[in-house]
Amino acid sequence: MARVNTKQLIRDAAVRVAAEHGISGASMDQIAEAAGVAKGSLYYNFASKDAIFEAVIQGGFEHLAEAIDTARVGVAPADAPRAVAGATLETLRGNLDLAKLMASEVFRTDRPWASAMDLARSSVVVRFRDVLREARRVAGDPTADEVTEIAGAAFFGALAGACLDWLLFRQDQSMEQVLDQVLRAH
Amino acid sequence: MARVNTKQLIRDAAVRVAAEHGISGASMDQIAEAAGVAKGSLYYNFASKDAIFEAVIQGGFEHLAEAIDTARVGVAPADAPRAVAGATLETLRGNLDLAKLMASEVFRTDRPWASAMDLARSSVVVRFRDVLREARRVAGDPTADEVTEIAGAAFFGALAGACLDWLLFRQDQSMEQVLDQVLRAH
DNA sequence: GTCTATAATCCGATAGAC
DNA sequence: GTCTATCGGATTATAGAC
Repeated sequence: MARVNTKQLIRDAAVRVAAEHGISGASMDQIAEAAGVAKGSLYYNFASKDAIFEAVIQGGFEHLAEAIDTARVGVAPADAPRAVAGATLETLRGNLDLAKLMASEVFRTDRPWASAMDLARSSVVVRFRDVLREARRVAGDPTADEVTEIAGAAFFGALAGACLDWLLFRQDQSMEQVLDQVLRAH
Repeated sequence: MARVNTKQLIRDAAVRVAAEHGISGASMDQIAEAAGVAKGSLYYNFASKDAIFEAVIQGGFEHLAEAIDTARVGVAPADAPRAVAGATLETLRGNLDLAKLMASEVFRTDRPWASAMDLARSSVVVRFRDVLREARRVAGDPTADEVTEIAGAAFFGALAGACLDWLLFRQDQSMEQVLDQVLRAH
């Protein structure tokens, strides 16, 4: 029987409404209607509107980190950058509304959940850094240890920028073409 | 005599307040107070709150496009990627509050000014694409023509991601180090 | 051109029934 | 656990004096 999780219904509805109106423009009334529950149920399941979006955005980064880990399993370090890049593009494409939300929020330092989001973001950045380091190491590059988190952030930014440009403005391309454009430069 | 431009006062104040509270969280009362004018003057100089932020964000992209053009003048195509990357980092660092605002807004399609912002963003992306194309062409790479706007968006994203990671979370690095991390991969 | 005062609206959160 | 009804506060925009 279709056992539904009210918390998940609310999270999904929040993403949909925020994609259309932004977080501030997404009212609790709209979220409740989109989720098919009453407004009071939002406050039974979450402490506040902020709590809903904190859960949504942090969940997005955690999901991405898991996808990256999965993509690395059993892949040679030299092939890992393309593998994790592909997994990242697929994850972002799989929930474009959430991806847009994450992109809009990732560098906002004024949110109540800013420090939690920074931790989640950092864990993704560190994964990218490690993948780039390992790839350089197996290529015999002695400067592999010089790869810092900044390089991870740059790789993440390149993927996010290319992915959203692709999905929002230039859908007439294959994912392979997008991957080529991002990685050819690398 | 210090002839001040009220419109510019308002724009600058709007950026400062929005950096602290976000656009929706920035009230017209706060912007007026930060600008040192009355709220009525905001509505004399701009049609609405939206009009203020449209001007601010579009101005940010136009300023960036000009900085890129300036950086290319008299530089060999092979050196242009690093030159424009440096100019981009300097421009974003020169107004970090505005850079954060642009990053938060660039992929939002729900704003009244979305199509104007897309035009301004595209003009930056195309500049990056051209710089990458020319660099590959002078290097004798026959695939230079295959460089698309996606590559420009990726380069832009890499720069923005690295720059904000640097300035917001890892200021203990020189700009040269950041440039190396972004371009080494390229 | 800039100001003060006010209108009209909207939203987050809570209380309490079931 | 979910619902309805409502409160209190904040916000954008306008009107009109100077």
